[in-house]
Amino acid sequence: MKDLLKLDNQLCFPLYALSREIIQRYRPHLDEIGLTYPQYLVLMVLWENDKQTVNQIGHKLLLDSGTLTPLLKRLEQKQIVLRQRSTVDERVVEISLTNMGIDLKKKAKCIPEKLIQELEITQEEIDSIRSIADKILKLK
Amino acid sequence: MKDLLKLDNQLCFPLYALSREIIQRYRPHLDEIGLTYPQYLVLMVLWENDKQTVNQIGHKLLLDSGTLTPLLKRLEQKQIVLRQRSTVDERVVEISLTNMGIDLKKKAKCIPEKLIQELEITQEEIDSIRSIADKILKLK
DNA sequence: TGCAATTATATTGTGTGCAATATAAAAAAT
DNA sequence: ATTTTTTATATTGCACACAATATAATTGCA
Repeated sequence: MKDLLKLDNQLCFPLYALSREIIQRYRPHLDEIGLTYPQYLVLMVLWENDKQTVNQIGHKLLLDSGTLTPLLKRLEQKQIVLRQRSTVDERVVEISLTNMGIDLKKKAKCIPEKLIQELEITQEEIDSIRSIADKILKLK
Repeated sequence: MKDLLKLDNQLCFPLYALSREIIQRYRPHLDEIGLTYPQYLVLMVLWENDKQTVNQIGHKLLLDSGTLTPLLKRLEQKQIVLRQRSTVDERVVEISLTNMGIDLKKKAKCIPEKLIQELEITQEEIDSIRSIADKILKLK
């Protein structure tokens, strides 16, 4: 009878360890452009569509204001994004890229390929992880 | 030409989001026995082999003393583990389960099955994630 | 033996994550 | 038009992660 409380039999531990490990592999590359991994994710959202509300960013990254507000303030301090209260709806804060934020995309462009090479991961493996993640995350 | 800086094309983001999501699904169950997810992982290591050093635990969970020392102190305060300096080698701190820590295993026993059911994940999917994780993590 | 290098843990500081709560604005209901 | 409810963001508090550094004990080597 398999012991489900053994680490080797866990579902989440490999995900948790792998996710931290890959973020570590990103670090040297992200250090060069002065970003943390979550900050890089936020910028990826903005590079795809500039000017989004805190809510929209949080919805895409599954992060709440408790995480995003201080993160966005740090990006604002680094002059990478602007935070502006909407005049139409005063509750909303709109986040947009500065020129520096826009330029960062060029410097970040090479990072994903480098990672894939360093990790020696195949496209099938990436797709496999993504399809499992999509299935579970969409249950929400 | 696929934009590798799009969130949809990321390798790590699904892992990062899925790992956080699953830890959230654990929360209500772990709340009942007063543990966080990383604390639960430490206990799983100790349930399998009682009395291990901080180093041994850290090696299995890929966590360093900066994370483990305060976490273990919290487990000690809750009287779930003991922390004792080895008399043979004064640098080493040995972590062992208290009776309360041993008893917790019974209460935790049902958690993994519940999670697998709630997530509606198959054994193939679990194995697939684990084999990819093992491959990348063993490169270290 | 004596001293340099290594090892094990602890500490400090920064940046997440996230629950719980607060605040203020907008929308809905009466 | 008020009141109630909902919505968007911010704040607080706690627990990780992890880099960098510190400290003390042990090992290895000249």
